[in-house]
Amino acid sequence: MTNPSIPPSQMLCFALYSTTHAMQAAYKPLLDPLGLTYPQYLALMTLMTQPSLTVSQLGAALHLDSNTLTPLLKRMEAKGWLTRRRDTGDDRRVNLALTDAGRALGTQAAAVPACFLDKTGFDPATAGDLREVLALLRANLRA
Amino acid sequence: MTNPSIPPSQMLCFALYSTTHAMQAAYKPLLDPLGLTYPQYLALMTLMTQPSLTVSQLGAALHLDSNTLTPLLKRMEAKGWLTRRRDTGDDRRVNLALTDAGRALGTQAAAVPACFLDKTGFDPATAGDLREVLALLRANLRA
DNA sequence: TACGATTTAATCGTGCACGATTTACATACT
DNA sequence: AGTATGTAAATCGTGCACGATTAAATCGTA
Repeated sequence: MTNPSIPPSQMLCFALYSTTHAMQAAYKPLLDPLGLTYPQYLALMTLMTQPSLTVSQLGAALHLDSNTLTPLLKRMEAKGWLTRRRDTGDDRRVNLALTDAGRALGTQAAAVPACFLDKTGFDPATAGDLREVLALLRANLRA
Repeated sequence: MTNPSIPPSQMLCFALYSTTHAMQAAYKPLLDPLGLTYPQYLALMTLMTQPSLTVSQLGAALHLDSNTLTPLLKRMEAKGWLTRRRDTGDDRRVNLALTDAGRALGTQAAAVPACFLDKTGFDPATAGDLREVLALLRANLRA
């Protein structure tokens, strides 16, 4: 039995890949005025809901390692949104904390998800269902 | 009415973002033995199903521009998988064509989607439904 | 307490993505 | 012919992602 080639347009993986690109493009006009990139926005929102985290704890939340996060966090630090301080007591850790400017930005950014939901054209229930299917797929793929 | 911050774990956008990363990680052990990256795999599969394309036509299929594709295609050319030739008649265009080695690789890579579907733990119908929901979301976001 | 194993960040190199610009060419319209 | 308009690819700069390595600090256990 042969195995004919299938175009990306019929692949689930490409649907994920291209929809993620479209999602990031849709976020761009919402985040550009705030000076945030999409991954920076995720880091900011994580720190808004969990105000005290180390680099690796943030990495666990976003599934990113220090090789990605360290430069990203340095850029956010350079913009005055957060501080990176060696832990007193365990010098291996770097504790992250939002500055007042960071929290102010986070408060502004809290309005973004609703704008995005509007762009999806999905009602909240449909969006929630999709989110759960994707979470299941993600868990299966990581297994 | 205030607008409390929501953690990424509850955002649809993060579900997309992190599931796409998990998808690419799941593809890696399937593509590494072939020497392909994930975007290169998409380019290869596109050329397997549409053997004669220009750079911009490939870009239309994958929703990528020449600034991304040119270096990617040069790497694939360096590996001997495809040729890039200026169109005779319209010197602006660059025609892409798989070599024999590229077609042989593409034939091998045609087995990858089935392996991936297995990793998803989804039956084909569920995967197909998800693909369609994502296609709708993508179209809405691009509108 | 000594020392191997583990944890935590940072660093380096490669490969996407994408905005902005550049260069070359083709086409349409005077 | 000559010019404006548009198209196609390449180039440059910035910012993720991620594998591999490094370096420092901590922990566990003999």
